[in-house]
Parts: sequence; C-alpha cells; structure tokens
Amino acid sequence: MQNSEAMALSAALLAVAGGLTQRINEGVIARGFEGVRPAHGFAFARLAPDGATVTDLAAHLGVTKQAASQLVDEMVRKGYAERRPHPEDARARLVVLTGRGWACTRAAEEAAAEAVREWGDVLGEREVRALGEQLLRIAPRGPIRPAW
Amino acid sequence: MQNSEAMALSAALLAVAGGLTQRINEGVIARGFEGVRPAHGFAFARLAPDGATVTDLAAHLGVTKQAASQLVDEMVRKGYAERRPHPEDARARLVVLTGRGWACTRAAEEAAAEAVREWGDVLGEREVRALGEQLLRIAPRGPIRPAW
DNA sequence: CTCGATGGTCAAGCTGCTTGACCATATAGT
DNA sequence: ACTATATGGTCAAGCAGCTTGACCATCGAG
Repeated sequence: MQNSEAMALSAALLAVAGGLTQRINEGVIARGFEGVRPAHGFAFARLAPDGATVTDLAAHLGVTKQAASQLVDEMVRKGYAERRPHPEDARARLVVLTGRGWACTRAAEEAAAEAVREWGDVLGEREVRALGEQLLRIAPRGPIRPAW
Repeated sequence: MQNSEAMALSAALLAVAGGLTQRINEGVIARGFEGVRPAHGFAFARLAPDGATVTDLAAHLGVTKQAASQLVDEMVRKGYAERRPHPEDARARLVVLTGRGWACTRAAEEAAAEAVREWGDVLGEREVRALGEQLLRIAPRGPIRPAW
C-alpha cells in the first residue's frame, strides 16, 4: 500500500471520527443536556461502571490530575456527578455519576446509535458490525487522547 | 444493533483515531520537524494541492479566519508555508507550502503508512483496504472537526 | 512511628481559540 | 462612472482549558 493511500485512509478515519464526535455531542445537547462537551463523554465512560478517583480519571484521559479535577468540578456544578468519600482511602474521593449523569450517558448512547444506524444504511449492518470488530482489534490501549 | 454496541463501536473508532493522530504526530516529529501539532496536518492537507487562502483554510478547519490566520503565522514562522499575493484578487493572499512544508507532508504520509501497516499485520491487508473504502463511504463532508 | 509515596487542591501562567473592530479591495446596482 | 455592500485579511482584547509548581492530608513500608 502506498503512503498516499495510507494517508487517504487516515484522513477518512479522522473525518469519520470528527463527524461522529460532533453528531454525538449535538445529539446529547438536543436531548436537553446543556453545556456538555465531547471531553465529558470520555469521563462519563470511565465513571459509569463504579465511579473513579480523580487520579484514575486523569490517567484515563491523558491529562494532569488538576485538569481532571477541574473537569469533575464542572460536571459536579452541572449536576452530572458528585464526589463522595472513598470507602477505603481517606485521602481519595470517589467520583460517581448522578441520576442526571446516567441519563446523559444513555442520551449519548442513543445519539451514537443514531449515527451508526446511518452507516448501516450505507454499508449494510453486516459490514458495520465487521467494522466495529476490526476497530476493536486495532484500537490502542492506554489513555484516550484527543484525535487532534 | 443495541445502543450499547453502537457506543462500543464509537469508542473503538475514537480510540483508533486518537491513537493514529498521536502516532502520526510523533512520527513527524521523530523525522525532524519540530513544533508541529496535529492541527497543522489538516492545514497541510488543504494547502498541498495548489495553496489556499486563509478564508478557505478557516472554512476547511471549521474555525474563524482569525484562528486560521494565526495558524498560518505559525507555519510561516516555522518555515513550512509562505504567503504570496493572490494572482486574481488583490485583497487575498495565497498561502502555499515551502519545500520544508512538502517534506513535512511526506513525513506525515510515511508515519501514517507505518501505523496502517501495523493494522495490516493484525487484520490483513485485504481487510485494511476494505476498511478504508468503507470509511470513505461514510465520511462526512464539510469542515474537518477535531474528534473532541 | 517515622518518612517517602500517593490522592487531592490552590494558584499562576500559557496557548489557542473566540468576538469585535477595522481597513483594503472586489463586485453589484443604478 | 459611482456609490453601496460584500468579502479577504489583520489587529486587539478576552476567555476556556490546559499546564507547571507548591502545598497539605493520608497511606503504607521499614
């Protein structure tokens, strides 16, 4: 494969990723969750299962813990998360989603499903499913980093 | 397809996109082009064929023309681009890549090819090619937007 | 029961973007 | 030809989100 083809593939991937991010963000806002930015989505994803500490979150997002703490401040202020004392470590605080936070997470899933359904209209559901499996196999581990 | 599956697909796509961006950026820097940020890559892509005006660039990147102008300032300062008088419009200036700018573009293509080759090791070249075609078919038009 | 490591916050500063104002040139209307 | 409006571009100020640096509280190994 020539370099220029690899670049075209990369550009298409990044364009799809950018468009998807925008679609999800707009979909979430359209469902009544104001003041939400794409960066919050990745925080939600990390907090959803059982909550997480600020330091965990920072590592997951690939930013400093100060930045993660500010993000949590904002999510708390907007009613999506709350800080609780950590059950096993008095230094730490466990950040967990509120009911509104869970609702916002579901809204994001709905918006994502909407976008993915449109891909299905173009490619067929079978190909979309295959696409998902392939992407999972080449997805890097480590912190989630902004695409640019 | 369930919403949670669509979300998993989306997360994988964004993770791949973020990792790819980082790989390309690091690859470009490793090839001796310092002070280059991912955002520059999309500017290079727009400038490469025949140059572009600041306003074109702004529309392509989805930012204000002031922001695009600052980006061009930076690229000029670092030797990647230069401003020329526009041949057909005395108001406008045509921003074109310098030799160093072209070299940097080729370095980005090499870095992208490197990353894509690793995908080929995992998925097989046939699937990677199919992936590229599918992504092209679902890629949105309009300005390139950061993935988050 | 110290003492280095770790979780967290406060404060200050930087960078890349935005909005607002403005000038120069192009283009359409009369 | 002449004004009026639109368009390309820049300057300036402000803001949001991140960083670095300093610091305190608590943990856990010796």
